[in-house]
Amino acid sequence: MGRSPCCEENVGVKKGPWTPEEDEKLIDYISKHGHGSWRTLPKRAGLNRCGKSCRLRWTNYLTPDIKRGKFSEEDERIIINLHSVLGNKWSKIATHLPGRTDNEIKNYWNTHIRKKLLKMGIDPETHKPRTDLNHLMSLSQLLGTSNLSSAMNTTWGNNPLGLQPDITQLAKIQLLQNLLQLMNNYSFVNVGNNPYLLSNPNLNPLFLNGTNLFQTNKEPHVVFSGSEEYANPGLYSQAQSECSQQDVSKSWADLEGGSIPQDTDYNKISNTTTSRENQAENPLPALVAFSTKMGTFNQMDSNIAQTSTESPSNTFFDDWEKLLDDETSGRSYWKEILDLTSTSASPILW
DNA sequence: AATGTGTGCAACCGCGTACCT
DNA sequence: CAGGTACGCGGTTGCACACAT
Repeated sequence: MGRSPCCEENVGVKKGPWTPEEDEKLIDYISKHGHGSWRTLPKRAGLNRCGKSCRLRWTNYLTPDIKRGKFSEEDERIIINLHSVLGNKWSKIATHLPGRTDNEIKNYWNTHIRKKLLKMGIDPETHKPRTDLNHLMSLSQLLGTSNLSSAMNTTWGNNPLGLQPDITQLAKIQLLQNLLQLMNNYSFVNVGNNPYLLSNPNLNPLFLNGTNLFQTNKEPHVVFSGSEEYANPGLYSQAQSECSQQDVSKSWADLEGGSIPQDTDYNKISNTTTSRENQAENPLPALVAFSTKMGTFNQMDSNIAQTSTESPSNTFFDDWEKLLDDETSGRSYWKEILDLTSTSASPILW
């Protein structure tokens, strides 16, 4: 029924940071009497604050079992997982992290995780690879710069921009991934009418094992056993465009310079929590949707390597790179895209 | 040393909803 | 059933501190 009049009618109540004395009063009162009605608590406890402020101070800071300090990597993974399913439902997410408040998680998301995901080229809202033009431009520019630096390296024997080959590779992978995302989401490129893509299955991620994923009705293995609604209903419906949790975790590990912990076997989790009866074994709902068809580029790569005999090249990346680098092919799909994205002078936000 | 800029986090604001009368 | 109240949630703000210039 609209906003509470609580704070409006309490003209003259103190705002801003709490003093240790105020904290002590609040703790003392609640430990003796419980909070009861938050509205009347300040008067009863002898505090010149509004009830809302008292509740917030208590729940976010003074509650005895509150856990403070840095979030662990496991905490981060749980938050990302939950966020991918629940969206910005911080209070729901907080229920899965004992001792952490919704406010703390929200702040941590906004100040740390969000930035990390953006750096990884993942949209923190959708948990999909970023497809916005600015990001593509950044990647494209990075590629251009690194190609230039490679040329300079060849010529002068050094790398004045300090771009390492693995960074270049990462940028290429991201750009490819984003281009594929564009294709899948917006039919940016009509694959079905592109003879080159049709004739070269290695270049076409939609034709794995000879099957056009667009034409199959096979559902991705969505394994969410909780009762919450999806915040992003469309997120797990596209097996072919999925950036799976494995991708995120792998990228995360790469970004952090570490490795994925052994206990984070998402396939295992998914396979063992496909029914409600398994929930008891795993207190957290199985949140990760994955497709056995299109889990990661590596999976794609291995699938293709096993089944494709039509191309002399061995890997997905080889063929993509060949396509992108093919100056004489006369097929302008990718050059157009890259030209489009390379006209920006925006700085690289890495 | 002084000033400017960026970052993290506690606290506030305002809305939606559950509950009570 | 309608109106009022209290609570909880998510978005946003502003302050304190760290770091850079």
